[in-house]
Amino acid sequence: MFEPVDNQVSFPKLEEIILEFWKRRQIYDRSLKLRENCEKFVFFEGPPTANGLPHPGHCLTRAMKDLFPRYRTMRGYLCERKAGWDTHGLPVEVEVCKELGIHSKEEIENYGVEPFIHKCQQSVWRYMQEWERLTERLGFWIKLDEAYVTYHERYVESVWWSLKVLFDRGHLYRGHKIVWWWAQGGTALSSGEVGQGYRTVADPSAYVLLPLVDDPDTNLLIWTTTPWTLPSNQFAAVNPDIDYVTVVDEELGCKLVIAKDLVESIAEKTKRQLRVEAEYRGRDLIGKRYMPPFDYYYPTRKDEQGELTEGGKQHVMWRVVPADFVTTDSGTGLVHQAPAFGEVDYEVLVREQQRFVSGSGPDLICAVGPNGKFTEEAEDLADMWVKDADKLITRKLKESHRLYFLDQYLHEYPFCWRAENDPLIQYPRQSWFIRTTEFKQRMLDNNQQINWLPEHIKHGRFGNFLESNVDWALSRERYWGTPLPIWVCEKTGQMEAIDSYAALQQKPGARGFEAWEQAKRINPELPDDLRVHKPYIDEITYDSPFASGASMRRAPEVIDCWYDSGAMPFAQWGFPHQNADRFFQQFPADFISEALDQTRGWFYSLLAISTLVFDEQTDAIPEIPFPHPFRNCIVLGLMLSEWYESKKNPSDIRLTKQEADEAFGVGNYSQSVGKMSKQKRNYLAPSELFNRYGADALRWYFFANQPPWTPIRYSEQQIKDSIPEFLLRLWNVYGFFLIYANIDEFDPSLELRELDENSQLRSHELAKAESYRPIAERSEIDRWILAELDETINLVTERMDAYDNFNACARINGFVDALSNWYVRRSRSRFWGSEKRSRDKLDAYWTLYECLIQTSKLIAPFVPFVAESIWKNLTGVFGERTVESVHLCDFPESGHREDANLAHNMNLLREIASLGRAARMEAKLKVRQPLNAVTVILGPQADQQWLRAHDSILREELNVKSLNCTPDVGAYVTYQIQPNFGRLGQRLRALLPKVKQILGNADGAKLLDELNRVNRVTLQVEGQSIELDSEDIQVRLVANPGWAAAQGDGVVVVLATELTPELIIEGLARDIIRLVQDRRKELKLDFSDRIKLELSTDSAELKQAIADFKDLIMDETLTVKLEILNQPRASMPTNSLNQFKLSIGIEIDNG
RNA sequence: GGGCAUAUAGCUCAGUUGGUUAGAGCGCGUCGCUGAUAACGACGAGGUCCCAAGUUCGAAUCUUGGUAUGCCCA
Repeated sequence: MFEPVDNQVSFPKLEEIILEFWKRRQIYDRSLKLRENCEKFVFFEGPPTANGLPHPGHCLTRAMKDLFPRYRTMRGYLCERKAGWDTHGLPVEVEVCKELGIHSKEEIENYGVEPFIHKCQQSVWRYMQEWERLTERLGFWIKLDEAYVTYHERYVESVWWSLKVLFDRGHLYRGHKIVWWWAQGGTALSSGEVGQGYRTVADPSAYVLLPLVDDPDTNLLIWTTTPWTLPSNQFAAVNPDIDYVTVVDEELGCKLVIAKDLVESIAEKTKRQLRVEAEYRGRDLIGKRYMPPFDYYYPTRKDEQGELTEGGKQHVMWRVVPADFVTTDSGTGLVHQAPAFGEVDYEVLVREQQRFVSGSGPDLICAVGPNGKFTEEAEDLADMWVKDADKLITRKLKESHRLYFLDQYLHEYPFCWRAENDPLIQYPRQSWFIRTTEFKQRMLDNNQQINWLPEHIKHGRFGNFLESNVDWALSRERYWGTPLPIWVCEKTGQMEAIDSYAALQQKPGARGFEAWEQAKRINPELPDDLRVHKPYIDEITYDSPFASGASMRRAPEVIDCWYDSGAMPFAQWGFPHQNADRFFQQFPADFISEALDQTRGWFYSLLAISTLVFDEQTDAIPEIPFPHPFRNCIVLGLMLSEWYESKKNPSDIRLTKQEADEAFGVGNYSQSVGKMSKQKRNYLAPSELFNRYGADALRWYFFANQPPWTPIRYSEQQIKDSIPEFLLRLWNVYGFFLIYANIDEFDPSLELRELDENSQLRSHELAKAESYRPIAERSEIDRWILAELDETINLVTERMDAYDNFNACARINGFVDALSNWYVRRSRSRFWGSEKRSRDKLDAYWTLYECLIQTSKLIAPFVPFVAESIWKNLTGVFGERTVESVHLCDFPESGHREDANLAHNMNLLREIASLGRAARMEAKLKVRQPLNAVTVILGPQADQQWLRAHDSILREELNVKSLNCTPDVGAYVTYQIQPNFGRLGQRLRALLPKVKQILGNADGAKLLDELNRVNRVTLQVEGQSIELDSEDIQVRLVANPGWAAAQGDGVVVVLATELTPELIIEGLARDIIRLVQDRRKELKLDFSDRIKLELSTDSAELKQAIADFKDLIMDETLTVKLEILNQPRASMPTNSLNQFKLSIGIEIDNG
């Protein structure tokens, strides 16, 4: 006996049971053990940060990360899955600050770095349980208890090692980074924070004259909305490829250099007459020297020259430089450059520096201090807050006749999000960089070898990002992060990198370890991992090897946490300090997957670190060919949410249409789609979703509804829909099998006592059963569904090998549909027969059983719970002889029973059935009414033969007495002849439309006749003869009007609609049967209950139907005794049948 | 402002190297089935394939230029 299942299955409940089973029987561990010595499929987990609640978006990534490892495991690979957690960085600090009610760095320092760090370490795990629960509940198999953690000492030391490698090779340097700076708070803001604080403000809009050194009557005209940056001017930038002009302003008696396209708009704005005097390219201006607007630096430094790398000398500052970003959209076409206060300006400076021999180029000028006030260098402006200085600056410009025009300008400008009245400024901070730009080509080469899905990421978003690579700003002036492992000599400034705590301890004169030791004494609970963190690590100093008597002291910064996660390929093992073998076994990854937002995040940090660190071969590291550290990467789309807003109160929302209808009334709401938002609560929490619909429903929705890189909508309705559309359909087929197998006592285990231990019930094993007949001997439909099964296995395997889950699912869905809506539908009567062990019935059982067994394996990676449940029940009859979990099975292999011909024929049959139903529909003849004949008109001989041989299916499906199959068109059909475009297009080119016309007008039947006789026809087209053979044309059949006919692709189905009295009576008999069955159901009779049936009617027709079809009626309704009453009893309900009345009485009579 | 992507039925989405009747599911409508049964199924309506120009015998598909939306960057 198989365990009977409830048709009203609760998938969430079923999943809980399966989860318990997996845990109890350690299925995941055993699935790994099984592949112990197999080829590896390497997966890297991109570490999430567990300091927030898991989000629906995480379900998608985690589902994808589960799918392919499961699939590969079943395909015979060893796929280890080590979990990981990202634990450092600003988000964690922000969480702790929130909790403490503080935000500035000053406040953190007042609170104390030490307790702050402790809080950070604790806070990381705040939502750990939620994460683990989600991971497990979703069925994501990953080793949570072996997770790598980025703050662990061995992880940190591994990161240190890689930084030391980079440092020792000269790829790590100190420079400036222009950041958005909150001067009052003394801290830099992340781009996310900056984005929150934009406001519209009016700033001065100043047009400023910069006289040329060689020609003081001619001025470069520049435009700025931040006059306070002018004292720090270093260059003027032009676009070498746009046209510039010299214009004369007669009134002022001076000449201006501006972009040609902007002459008019500037003249209009400033209300001046501007006469063009000369025209030239931007590149002609490059190198020209000018006088900056202020004299704070100019008089002393104007003659400074530096040595160019390409030879020769040049003035280092105050000259025209080229820049692509200069446009003629606004301003003057010349851009004032103050590299201290703009990121692009700074890049210009860096580029200029690179043109000079190291040290002799321009340095950074910055007349403003970190407090946002001018320094002493700006003499009369000193101590003035920059924004307050704008007025004074413009006045001074006016006095020196350098101000050409002044206006106001409205634009968006960022303010501090926690101190609304403080405008942010861009400001240079000292920072550590990784010289990634030098590896640009290597990274591009590496990228070239990666298989990106979707493909456009490679050259699009990711490739472009690499192309415009800038050096990686590595350091952060924060607290909770991997400390930068660089110690600096306090005397000479010389530096060295350290790669482990032990290395530090061995340094001569190493000291300062007490800070940690004392903390540990006070609080023994402190995890030892904290000793490599701030503030303890900062206390450690040692004797400088560069100057006697001096100490080495750590650079105070921590590093970007993206570096942490990008280092995971080696740091997860603690390489090279430990586990070198594990690292090499698990490198590079075959598969990673994250969402699109990781292009500049994890995807980049992985690629950059790997490319740089493993660039050089060493004793410890062999040469590693590209791509590394990952070969295949699925980039997931963003997840959006769908919700319904009340029109009255838009903040009142519901998540499904149904709920909105109930809550707001139909039409009183609008549908919205957008980003998920915690505040809005516009999505259903994953846990809730699992409770309502189950993990499999969610998984199938993710995998089957769209390619994973399209933006995915988190729509409760659609997740819900994936149940009836796939899971339930499969479940019904499975349930159908169970019902009849139990009734008929079909038990495959009884015939398969000799099974191998741990059988997976592969096809060849099933074949050993006595009643399992060779496929060739079974009926057409059995052979067909098994062929479909094998074809499906082939295709799903091929698609999954190509990381294409979407089309794999489409094919599985198609198979389940075929199984349910054709195989079971057409085979139902075979299961109903009373002979329990008839050959045909056993064939049907074995076929369906095999399909279900294989399907459970096929769907196991996708919907692991349902798959497991089906597998366990279907194999339960074997006891211990079969593998106890579907996840310990191999992925199914085709039994090589594919049969394209059969598939074609069966499709034809299904199409004809469908056309027949359409024709019936058209003629308003319900299927219950038998008809005399159906005529199928189709061309190919082979098809006709096959159809004649299998007409019973069609006769039954369409309820007709006979089927005629003919190539004759008769009166029903007209031929239409079309050229075979694919074939003739190349040959005929422009003549094709003519040929099409001629063929269309020709007498189709005659043409075909000629073709059949001599196998070619000749057409005269525009004086040319064109010979066509039968391959060159396509024949279409068109049903003539006036018949109950339907046409498909190359086939027409015509129904004989004539109703004889016999047919009508038979139709009535069927109606009676249906009414009796209805009544049986109303009385809640069991399937197998025999009955005594009493019928009563006035109608002569019904009486005749009962008389003529007595046996049929009794048989179909399990009637043992049938009586016709002249008068219905009072207890007998009366039904209308057409215009007649029929009363039915039923009593159970099981003898 | 730049980069990338997307635009196909009321909704969510497929659509393989260009081939002449553009598909699926949901929803809607009509109906069927009643021994898978609070299920199941059939059939139908519904499309300017965002717009325009071009290439071609032929364009949802290729090219160019727009428009709209999303993401990333500035």
